[in-house]
Amino acid sequence: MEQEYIIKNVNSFELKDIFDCGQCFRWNEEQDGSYTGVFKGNVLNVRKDGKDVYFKGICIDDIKKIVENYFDLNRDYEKIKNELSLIDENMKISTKYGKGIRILNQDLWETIISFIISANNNIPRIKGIIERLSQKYGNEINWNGKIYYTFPTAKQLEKASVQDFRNLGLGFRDIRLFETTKMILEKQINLNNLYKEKDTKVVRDELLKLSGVGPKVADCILLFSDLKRFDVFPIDVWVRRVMNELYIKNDDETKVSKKQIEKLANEKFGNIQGLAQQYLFYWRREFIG
DNA sequence: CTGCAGGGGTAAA
DNA sequence: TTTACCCCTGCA
Repeated sequence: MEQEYIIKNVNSFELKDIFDCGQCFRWNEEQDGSYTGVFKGNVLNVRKDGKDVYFKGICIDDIKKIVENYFDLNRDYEKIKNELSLIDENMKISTKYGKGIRILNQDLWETIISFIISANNNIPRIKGIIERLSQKYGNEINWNGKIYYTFPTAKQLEKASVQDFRNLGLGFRDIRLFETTKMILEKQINLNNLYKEKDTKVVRDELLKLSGVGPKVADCILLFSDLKRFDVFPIDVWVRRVMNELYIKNDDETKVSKKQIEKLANEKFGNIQGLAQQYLFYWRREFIG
């Protein structure tokens, strides 16, 4: 049955910033400007009115608990933005632009699969693939006269073949998804153990063993899933571009090495480099274009 | 209309 | 270090 939850007078919470900053693929804007999404077995609609946020939907647990966890509400993003703003003018501008960003605590398994699909791909297509995958293998949830589909579990994907994935439009990523699903089902990689490990580098090396998971995808998983590591710096074409333009200033962007960017991110942003990356990425991509 | 580059990279050569 | 890979879109 439907539940509701309201937060009054919020800071650092803008729907567009949260859902369009590239961290998630299953939230869609409604006619009225609210967003509806499916995550961890829940269907939720989020609407913002002034400084108040209204959540309603079908939840598998207490909606307050679910919202607080998923939207990372117990973290002080104002403080983080202030800290980043002190670094330099670039960070002051980019944190101001993405002032409503929150890094979601997304389901680890879903994040792994979603970012394997994201490799060398564009957002509309990624979203389409994930939607079709959910429709075919996930569970139905009925709400407001509409049917939503949960993201399939590893177990639910067990019966799918490489060709099944290809037919859903995964392209060359079909085999990666197939192999990674198998590795996780067979516990070659035990996802639950990743939460117990303190050292981010150790977790990263584990993730890199999965098929279709390279450095960039691994860092996205670490940052955007409920592993929630901020000491990573996912480098894609946009991050390379913005880091070169702001700091490195090499005439040929393609000549800028990942090592060089990583070193710089470490020095400048330290253990909150993941957050810095997200503000810079979003600002460069959405604002400058 | 056809052709082609490029897109939130990875793995294999 | 370089290259192919699926599929969709935008543009020449």
